[in-house]
Amino acid sequence: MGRNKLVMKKIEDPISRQQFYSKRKDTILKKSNELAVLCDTDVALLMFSPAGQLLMQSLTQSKSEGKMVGKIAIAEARGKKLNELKETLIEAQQKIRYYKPQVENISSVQEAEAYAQFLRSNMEQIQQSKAKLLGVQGFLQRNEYPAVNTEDTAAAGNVSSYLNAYW
Amino acid sequence: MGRNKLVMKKIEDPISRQQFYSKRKDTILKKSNELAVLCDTDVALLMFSPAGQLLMQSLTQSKSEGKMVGKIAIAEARGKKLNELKETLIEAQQKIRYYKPQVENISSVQEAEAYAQFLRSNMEQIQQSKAKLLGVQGFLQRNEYPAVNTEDTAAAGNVSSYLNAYW
DNA sequence: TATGCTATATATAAACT
DNA sequence: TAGTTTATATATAGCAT
Repeated sequence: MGRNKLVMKKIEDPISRQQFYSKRKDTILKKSNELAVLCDTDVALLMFSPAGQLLMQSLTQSKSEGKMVGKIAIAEARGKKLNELKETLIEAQQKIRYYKPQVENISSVQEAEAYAQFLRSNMEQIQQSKAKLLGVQGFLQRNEYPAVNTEDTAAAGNVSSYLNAYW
Repeated sequence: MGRNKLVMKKIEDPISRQQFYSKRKDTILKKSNELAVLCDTDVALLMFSPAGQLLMQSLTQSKSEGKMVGKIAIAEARGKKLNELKETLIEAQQKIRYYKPQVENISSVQEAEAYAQFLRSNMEQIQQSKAKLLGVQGFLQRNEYPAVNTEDTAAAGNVSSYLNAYW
């Protein structure tokens, strides 16, 4: 779009890349939100900015029928370079398997941590949904998540008021 | 866009809603992919179609620096109405907590299952990244994920050839 | 780093097939 | 009911601030 046609190739200039990311990110979030609202469905986004930050966003529309109750949540947490994340266990009564990423290097660790955080927030949301269904909303503590980027959290505000209940 | 301006309100007609979802979904995926390629970063999408299907997509660009190596993966799995998903344990050596959703109703269970599947695919990706870094690619088994919607899996193909390595 | 501007590229709501 | 066309709404690239 714009003056020139888009070239599907990595933008080498760091500054231009960051600017591109910044702009397009907003559009994608906007469109995702439109989809969530118009279709009354759930959408979650997880993206890394060129700077290495992680943007996690869940856009959810509570179904009138009570199906997949949800909320919109956006959070951008700075990627912490953790030294290691030895094990990650995921167990569910239904066909659950064990995954042991055993991440050794910083890159993977960073990624693993990002995902772990994403998982945490999502699990939290599942609890929220349950709570909502049980009419016991608002019992979860806020600000329980570290490294939340206040700036982007604020930006999330105009996507949905529901969002702030989390971040 | 188009002849009329968009109204931010749920589309009540099921057919129109499904059509809207179908079109918009593609655009969002396209734009997300553009972002992933141009910025050489990682993007993950998780969305539920009005029909209740789950679309999970991770768009990743391998960093030249070796940071957050990744791939693009799309999968749409039909939401199975599981009777229960009693427990979900997520543990990581770093500040890991235990979440026990204890989902009782179908709605939450469905959501929980969807998330669990999303988590599984992501954890798998972490392993993939590690494998790639170690030069031991392609050792993961394919088609290990149940309920994958072939149709959307195919659609994912034109987003990135890398994608097919998974689905 | 964020806005604002303007020409163009895209996306898409409706209509049409 | 999906694919194509058309008119219009949006998004945005390149600049300037």
